[in-house]
Amino acid sequence: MSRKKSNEPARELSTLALELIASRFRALSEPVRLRLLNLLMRGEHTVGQLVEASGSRQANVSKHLALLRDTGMVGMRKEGLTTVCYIADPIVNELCEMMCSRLREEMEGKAAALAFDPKI
Amino acid sequence: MSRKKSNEPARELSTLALELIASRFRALSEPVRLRLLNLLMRGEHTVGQLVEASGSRQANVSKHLALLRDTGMVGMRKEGLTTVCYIADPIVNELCEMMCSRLREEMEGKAAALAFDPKI
DNA sequence: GAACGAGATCACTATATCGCCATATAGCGA
DNA sequence: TCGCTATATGGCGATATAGTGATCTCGTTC
Repeated sequence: MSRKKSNEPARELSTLALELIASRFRALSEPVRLRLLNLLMRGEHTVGQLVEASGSRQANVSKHLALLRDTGMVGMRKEGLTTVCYIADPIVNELCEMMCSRLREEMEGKAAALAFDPKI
Repeated sequence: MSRKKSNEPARELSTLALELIASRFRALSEPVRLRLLNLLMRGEHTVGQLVEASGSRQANVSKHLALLRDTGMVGMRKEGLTTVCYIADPIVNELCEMMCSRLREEMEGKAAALAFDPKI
């Protein structure tokens, strides 16, 4: 650990670092990929199972999986004819959980505001 | 809270939910926007200060800020001629911290592997 | 080794997004 | 009212990315 204090916030980040971080977030920025990750969070799936469960075409799923593999988020191993996919980086679960619960809070807040707004 | 158990992982997410989550991650998927957020993590800045500090053109910064505002990550208030920007959603800090430290781990791991690889 | 099945890759189209320039809008002081 | 400054917006060209059908690769099975 090279950080001086654990709550030192927000140092200047280099251009390279920003690009790396951006590419990780970009991997999470497509609904189809999120659906694949969501399926994988429930356990390992073959590519074929992901194709069927996601409703996307095989070529499309294959490309999205390749991208997720390149970012290190998803791992794949060949088992005979099939390829088994799994979450390789637990950060995926954390990030998605965090984003989901944040959005849920927001939506519930908006719903409550719409339900009975004392100002109107 | 509608969740049955707090560690129940990975329910099926609706298409709408996936699109919402994807759009949030997409907001974080561009280096220029990450640089703006990184600057704002150090404190409030006017648009002009962000333009200068980021090195991007004014029109470009303005458009990126509008996008970040639309996702609720950044807030803006007008103060006379200038517009002051600030982080409106603390999830930004968490997400970026998490991603940064994850990448740091990874890089350190790779660096260590390159430094002395017993297999070569 | 021929046929088959799972998956990867290619070539293509459609669409989205970035960065830029030019221009519009909106407070503020003279 | 007339500029002046800070920011927002519109339009444009270039590039990136998603989705699709066709094709290729490579284990498996007969």
